[in-house]
Amino acid sequence: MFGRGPVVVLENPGVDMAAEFIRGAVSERKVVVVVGNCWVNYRGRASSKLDPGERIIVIKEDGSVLVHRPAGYEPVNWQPAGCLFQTRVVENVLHVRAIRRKPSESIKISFDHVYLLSAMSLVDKGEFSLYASEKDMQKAIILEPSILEEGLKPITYEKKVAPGFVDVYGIDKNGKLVVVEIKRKTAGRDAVLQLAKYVDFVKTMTNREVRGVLAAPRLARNVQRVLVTLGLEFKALDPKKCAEVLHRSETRKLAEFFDEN
Amino acid sequence: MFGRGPVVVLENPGVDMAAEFIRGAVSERKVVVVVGNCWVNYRGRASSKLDPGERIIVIKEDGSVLVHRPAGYEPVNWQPAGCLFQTRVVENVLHVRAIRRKPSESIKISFDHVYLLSAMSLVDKGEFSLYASEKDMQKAIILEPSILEEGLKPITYEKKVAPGFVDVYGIDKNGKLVVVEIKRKTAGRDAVLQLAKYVDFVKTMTNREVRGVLAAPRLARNVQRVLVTLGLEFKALDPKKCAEVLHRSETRKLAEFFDEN
DNA sequence: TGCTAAATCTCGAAC
DNA sequence: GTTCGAGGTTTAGCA
Repeated sequence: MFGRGPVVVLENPGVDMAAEFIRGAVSERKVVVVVGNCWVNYRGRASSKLDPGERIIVIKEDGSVLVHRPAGYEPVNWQPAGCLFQTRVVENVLHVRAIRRKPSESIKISFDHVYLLSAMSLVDKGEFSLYASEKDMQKAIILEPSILEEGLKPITYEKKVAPGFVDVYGIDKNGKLVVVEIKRKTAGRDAVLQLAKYVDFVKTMTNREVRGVLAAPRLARNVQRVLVTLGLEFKALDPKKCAEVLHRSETRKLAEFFDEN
Repeated sequence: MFGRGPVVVLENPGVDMAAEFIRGAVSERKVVVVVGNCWVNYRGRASSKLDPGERIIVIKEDGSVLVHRPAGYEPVNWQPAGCLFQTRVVENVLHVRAIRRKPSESIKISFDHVYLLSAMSLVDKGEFSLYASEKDMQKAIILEPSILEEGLKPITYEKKVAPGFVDVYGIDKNGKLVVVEIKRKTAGRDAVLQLAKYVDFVKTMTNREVRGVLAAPRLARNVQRVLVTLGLEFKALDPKKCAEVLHRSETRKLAEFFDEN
């Protein structure tokens, strides 16, 4: 047993030591990894039985459980977050039971041998962004303004205005000024009000007519009224489509690079 | 580093040693578990970016990859089976890339620190049965024959006949003998032929008319013709329903137990 | 809270 | 091969 860093490891612990170790680690909300020979019974929304074999079991700090066979992307058995745990040894077999209410279901994992046992306190604050970030969506509009509106010509982006920064600032096919506010997720009332502020500011600065365009994958239902009342527009902008635009742009650049070299 | 049993473990290896270790383990089709601080980029059917944090990564022997955060049942990033791997170190950062064709997609996992690295050769031949085993389905029919057919009365089960064992053997509401063959999954031509053999055998032994019933969740399409030609019947039997029957029976027994005690 | 629709869904069977 | 349907689907967005 050794433990520099956030990870503690035991190799081939007896079932009694393993039980004590797991009890402690689970109660301290650590992530636990167990490798061993085990069988699994599940009962709840359905029922399942898994005959003995060597597998990897992960118990996470939120009380979720995964049983992974040596092959296959999906866990063979699992339990979602919020489980209660019972760990005990009966006749030299280690039983770990994970129980959840609503829906009522439980899995029991039984080990007759544990090869590897590990507990760890992992820190993970990293943001996960799918498809494209707001910045990526901005880039996509600048690269291909037509995804938002035919004839739009961006002038600047991240333009500083008194209340903050305008995401994209351009001119439409009729020569009218356009202020674009981008949201990666569903745009709510706050996004509309923010856009309104920017539009008002640009109007008073330029003394010209200004269109305000809210670009987001969706608009929250009750917000449409506010949007229309304020004379603003909504344009659906799919982050996935933006990602495709960026991808095309990158591959084009890459192709040009190879053409030139 | 130590390695009794099927598991080899390294703690806090440098990125260079980790790279070499992973390359070797992946080429030997071992299961690899990596715990470390990493960031992940995915590009394919969609795109995603995961900022740095401490996570558990599993590479399985079939070339599937899982990236698990310390909480949450689902992997934050993954790659299905059949990936090709590239492992290399650039400026003290370990990059593991998993690429798959059709659909073309790849994830790149980059570590600046590895806390735990483990490779293992796991043997897992254990059968996984969802809902109910064939035995359970048999038990359910015996407990509640009506799930198969109204008025059916089981006589024996696992009855030995010359070619093997009849799953369930009974009498229907008209007094006719019934031979039941059970399949947990979709019944194919083999199941039909097996049933036909049993029926023929029982016919010649008893010199009475015998109905042959194939009980399975589904019947393979092209097999229906064979079934009808041989004068046999198909009855849909859902393993889930069987599990419910058994569950009811068990809870009833449990209730009786508590009533009596 | 319950419903509906989408998912890097995955996985298997049918065509 | 591709398409279709189910899953202990899960998950997110709304009424």
